[in-house]
Amino acid sequence: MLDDRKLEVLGAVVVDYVQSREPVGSRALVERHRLDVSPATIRNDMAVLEEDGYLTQPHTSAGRIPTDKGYRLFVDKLASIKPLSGAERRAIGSFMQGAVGVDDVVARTARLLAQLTHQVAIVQYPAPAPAELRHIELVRLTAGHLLVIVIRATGEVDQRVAECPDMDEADVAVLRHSVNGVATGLTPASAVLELRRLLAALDPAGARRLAPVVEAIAEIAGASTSERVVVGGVPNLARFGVEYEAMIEPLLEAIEEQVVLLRLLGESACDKDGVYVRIGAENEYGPLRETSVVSSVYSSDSGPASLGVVGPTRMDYPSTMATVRAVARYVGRFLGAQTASGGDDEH
Amino acid sequence: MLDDRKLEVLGAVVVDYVQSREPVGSRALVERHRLDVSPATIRNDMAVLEEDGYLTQPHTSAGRIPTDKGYRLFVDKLASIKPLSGAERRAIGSFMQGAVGVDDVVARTARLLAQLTHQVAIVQYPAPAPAELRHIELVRLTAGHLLVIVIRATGEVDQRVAECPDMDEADVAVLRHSVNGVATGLTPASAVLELRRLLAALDPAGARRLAPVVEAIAEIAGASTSERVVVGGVPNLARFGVEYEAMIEPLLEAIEEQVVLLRLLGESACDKDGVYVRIGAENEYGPLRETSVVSSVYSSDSGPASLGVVGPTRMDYPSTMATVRAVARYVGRFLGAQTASGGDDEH
DNA sequence: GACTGGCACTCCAACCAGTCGAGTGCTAGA
DNA sequence: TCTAGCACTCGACTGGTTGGAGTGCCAGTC
Repeated sequence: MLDDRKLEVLGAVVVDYVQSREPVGSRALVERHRLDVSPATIRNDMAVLEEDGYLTQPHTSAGRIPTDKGYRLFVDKLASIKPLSGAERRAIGSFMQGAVGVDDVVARTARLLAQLTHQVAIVQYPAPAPAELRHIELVRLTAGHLLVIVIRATGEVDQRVAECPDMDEADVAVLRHSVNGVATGLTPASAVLELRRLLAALDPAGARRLAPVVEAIAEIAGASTSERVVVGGVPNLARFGVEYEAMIEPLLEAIEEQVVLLRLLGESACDKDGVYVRIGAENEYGPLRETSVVSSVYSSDSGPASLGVVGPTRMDYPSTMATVRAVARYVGRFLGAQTASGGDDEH
Repeated sequence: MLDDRKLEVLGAVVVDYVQSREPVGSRALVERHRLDVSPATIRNDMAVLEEDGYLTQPHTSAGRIPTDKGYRLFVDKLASIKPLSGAERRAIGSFMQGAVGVDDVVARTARLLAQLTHQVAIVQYPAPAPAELRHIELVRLTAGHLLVIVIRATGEVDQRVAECPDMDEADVAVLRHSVNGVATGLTPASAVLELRRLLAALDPAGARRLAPVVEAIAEIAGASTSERVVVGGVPNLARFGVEYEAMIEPLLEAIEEQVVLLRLLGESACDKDGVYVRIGAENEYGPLRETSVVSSVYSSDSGPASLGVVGPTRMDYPSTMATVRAVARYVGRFLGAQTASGGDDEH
């Protein structure tokens, strides 16, 4: 069983190791942490912690380093989320100052997170607002392809290519006019409904032209969660340290394959004050088994989306968690919605 | 003076070093390259080449490696651009098959280049076509900000935020209607002209509202060269090798700061068969002084744009150059314009 | 004059042994 | 239950040795 002191020892090992990047021994521990016992006692405690899988030794007669399980316990039981420093709070404010529009906010957030945490930041776009459609534009790309561009009242723009029977410019103009006549001003959902009704009333030739367009609009309308992410601070990963060198290729792969990032952020159930931490092998994308993900959920007026950072398992969890949480809340406020939880990072 | 054999030796050193990544000595050279002279002769040649700055030694009694100057001579005088293999030609075809729209073509090109060269690929977007404007949408973002969205007949979409005096939705609708009435169907240039004329005829209050919008449209229209690039194959840079480890952070920085990439591609005067090579310190962005850039220009129907790859100075120039050239031509054909030079990569 | 064979020299990489010190595990005692 | 002490382990570092790859140079040959 783990008594209080053993937990304290684990915490101290984590803190020291994160700082020094070197296995930490019993003597150094008592010296740096005012534990009022002798090194030998600590050794016994560490032996127990190792037996239980919270610590490990790179080799006999070296100090101990935390395992994934050790970090997990640390994060769950021991880490009190540090309040942000004034400088950090100010940085957030000045970074986001004057941000206009979703694109801008998301881009700045990514840079901000990366800069504050010195890690790789990932920000998911908020789901498109269910705001009414402003305009639909059809552009003839090639003989069989029509580009469907949808603009919402919030300024969000979506595109999709529809495969249609060939039409000349005049046909396209007619189509555009009728689509806009029906859909403009409606919410995406009801626009699709109305368009389907129109489709049913059309002669077969007209229907064959319109159908793919309606399909494209339906797809755009149906994408309830955004699948776009923005990444910031990629250069930071060059500084993770030599132990993590093997990680940079997989991580770059993941960044190139944005799908993986979405999956990483995706399951952000929030366990601790709205921050979710996945340590090492806990995140199920194999190649990233030596990195941790700290993420949170922010709310925009069109629903929740995720944001977070990816870094080495040996990271400063308390501050990273604090930063991620603070940024998530700030962005939530910026994008016009209230976060559910209280604002206890504010004092 | 450099006689033929010395040039041959230089070429052989480059080829061997690129392949083996290790300093190459005189004996290995004669063995691998059927030079019908003794190692001692080669040694003399290499001494001269070193004196002239084409080769260098990591330390006495090690083999030689090429300097930037050596690579330069190799590329200029010695490298005959390899014809592509059938597999590569087929890869290009199948990769680009069914690409629709500029976005798609550019994205696929980046991936294709990265995959064929195993390096980091950079593709500049073609300049927006001077095609007529299809639609202009104005969206009220905040009290003082209007988002101006411009759609061209080619399907290209541009956005810009304009700072306007506050308006309600009705005002915006009026504005949108009048802007579209004037500008739709015109080329960007004449649209701006007409809008300025309209502006002059307006009462001061109306002019104050319209002016920033016209300004935004003018900016969009005025951007004659695209400033967007797409990057592919970033994970490849993890495989450049240990000597280039110091390069990955600067390169990632450059990729994050897209401006640097544009500058890298920007000055692609074409010297050899339409491919431009910058070796090591030749490219003026300091931190990249150990990487080479191989770029080319492709032509879209709206003018030329650049594309290329970034890799270690120790790269296989002949095949990289061949690949870059071939892809540039292929993309040029795909985006609807003819390349100026003949198609001698086709045999 | 150009090339070659031979030889002395340099320098790195690898190996080995020895030492040092940090850190552990264990045990006896408070 | 904690502590002090001691023997032990093992990596990091040091210095010396060796082998080999590669050079530079020189005298000799065509």
